[in-house]
Amino acid sequence: MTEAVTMSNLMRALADPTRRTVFERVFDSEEISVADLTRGSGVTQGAISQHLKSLKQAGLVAERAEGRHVFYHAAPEGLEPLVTWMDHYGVFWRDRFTNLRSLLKEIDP
Amino acid sequence: MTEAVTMSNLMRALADPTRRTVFERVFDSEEISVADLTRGSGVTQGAISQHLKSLKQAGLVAERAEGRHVFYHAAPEGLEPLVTWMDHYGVFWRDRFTNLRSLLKEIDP
DNA sequence: CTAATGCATTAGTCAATGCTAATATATTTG
DNA sequence: CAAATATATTAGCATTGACTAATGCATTAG
Repeated sequence: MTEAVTMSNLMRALADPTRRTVFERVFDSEEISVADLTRGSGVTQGAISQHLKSLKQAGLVAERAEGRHVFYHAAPEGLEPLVTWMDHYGVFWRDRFTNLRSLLKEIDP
Repeated sequence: MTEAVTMSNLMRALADPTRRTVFERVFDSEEISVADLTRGSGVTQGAISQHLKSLKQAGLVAERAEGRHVFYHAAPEGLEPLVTWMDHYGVFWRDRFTNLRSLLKEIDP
């Protein structure tokens, strides 16, 4: 059941477009403050804080407080439950075998 | 924007536990009728039909009508947009390199 | 033909969700 | 210290979402 709960948290967190955009912006930055995330988001700072709370609970972001700032960074490991879930449906390797070869060479030439 | 809409459809479809269970049951069966899906689902037949509609719009299932029955089957290709989205976050290959080698041997021994 | 079956759709209800505006809590600055 | 800044939290509102019960529409069975 824990797995299902986790998946629901994750999927619900990612289902909202605004929140997904927040996650993408956090990921694309090394670190980013709430104010910076608010800028150009189209919603208020309060809303951004709420989205960050959801993302944090889903394990997708983490924070680092510094003075009156709070810097967020991505935690893409939080996507693992989703990967595991999808793995069951064999969608990972389908149509990806060509990439596999070049990737392997890259790792172990 | 189409991409975002697709992603939202997909994520929203998979966010609900009941609907996710429906998808899993459809996937695990070659084909399955609405009545069979309703059985043991804990919700009414109407609810199941609604979930199937969502899943269909998300591209995760397809149907085949036969007489008064409608048989559903999974369309796991519908998960591709999710795979593509996650690919951007590098979660696929992380911790999967060991599997990679054996998989490659399997493909091209 | 009539009754029964399988499924989809609709209206209505209740809970959950995303948002704003306002406020509370720190922290920094002058 | 007082004003300003950065973030979190709260209450309230409008919207969405999942569900049931009821109904409609085909199709098959008796």
